[in-house]
Amino acid sequence: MENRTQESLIALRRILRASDHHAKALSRRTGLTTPQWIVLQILGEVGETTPKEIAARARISQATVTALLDKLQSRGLTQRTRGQTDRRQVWITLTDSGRATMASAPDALQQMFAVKFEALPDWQQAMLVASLEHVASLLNAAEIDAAPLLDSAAIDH
Amino acid sequence: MENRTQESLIALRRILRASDHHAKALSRRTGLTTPQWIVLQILGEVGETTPKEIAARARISQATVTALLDKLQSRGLTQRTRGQTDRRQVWITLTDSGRATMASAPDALQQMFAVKFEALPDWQQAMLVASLEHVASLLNAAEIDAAPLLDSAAIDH
DNA sequence: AAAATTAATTCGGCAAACGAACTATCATTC
DNA sequence: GAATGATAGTTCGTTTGCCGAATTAATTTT
Repeated sequence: MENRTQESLIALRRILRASDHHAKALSRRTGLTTPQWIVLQILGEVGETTPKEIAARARISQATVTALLDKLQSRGLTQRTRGQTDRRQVWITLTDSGRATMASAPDALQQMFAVKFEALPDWQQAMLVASLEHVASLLNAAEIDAAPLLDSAAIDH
Repeated sequence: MENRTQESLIALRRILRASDHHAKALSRRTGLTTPQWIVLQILGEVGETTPKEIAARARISQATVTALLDKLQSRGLTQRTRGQTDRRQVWITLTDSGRATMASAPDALQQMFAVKFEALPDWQQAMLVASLEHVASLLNAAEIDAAPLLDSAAIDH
């Protein structure tokens, strides 16, 4: 493996570590766990949605989503409503209290990052965005390419 | 928040998601859980070390490290040795079997990423490395800056 | 109307993670 | 050099996350 590949992987790990650390700190501060926080964020982004959709976005099973929603609901942060056209569905919404919780816990790391990012000269911002998107696409492509390998390896066992 | 800041944060999330997804796939494949795998990786990097050091690097509590090491040791992947100069310490090392396990589970995603990365023209590799390191430094700086905010917010509660 | 599908939940079980309490070992200090 | 304090690691009890399998209820297909 070449030198620059190593360097890029190391930088990636630093990025992962920083965001992991931040997620844990945020959890401690809000009294919510990281997965619970992620569910709230999803609700904040998309508004009303279903457990199935949440599971897909958070990449966890539906059973786990049910458990998380039980917790959040018991704290009065979210609520369930039966679907009217399709009564199998359950629509999840943030309560006022849930919105307030999110508002009172602004994402400090993202905000600080935004401040520092926006202080950069225009050309550099553009370059960073392009680079990040490029790396993300490389990783996604790698993930897809690697999937069959992983499957065949699993069969071998 | 500006448009490009949004774009960079979205790209960052895509990167996080890809690596998270990969970590889970790797766990399933090796029969080890992600935290267990992380401990093995740390041991592979630094060689002999103590539970305290592992806890610091993985950013988990010492109690959790003890539990993880119990699991790894019961599978014969790691071993404990009492410290000689300071008998309170316990030195953790990979066994041959542990090293073999790591060797037999190459990091497919990293390798695919490496292949794709190394196929890029020279100038682009250089740009991506610089960008990733820049972003990592922004995030680390943001993390440090955000820390006092988080603390004071915690006190307010 | 029967069969298949779909959405969500319940249940059982394992792993992770933490704080608090505890043991054993240094290190200080009086 | 005995008492006190600090440190490294473990144990214990509890909460949480997570999943697969089975279940219930509603909808769609045949």
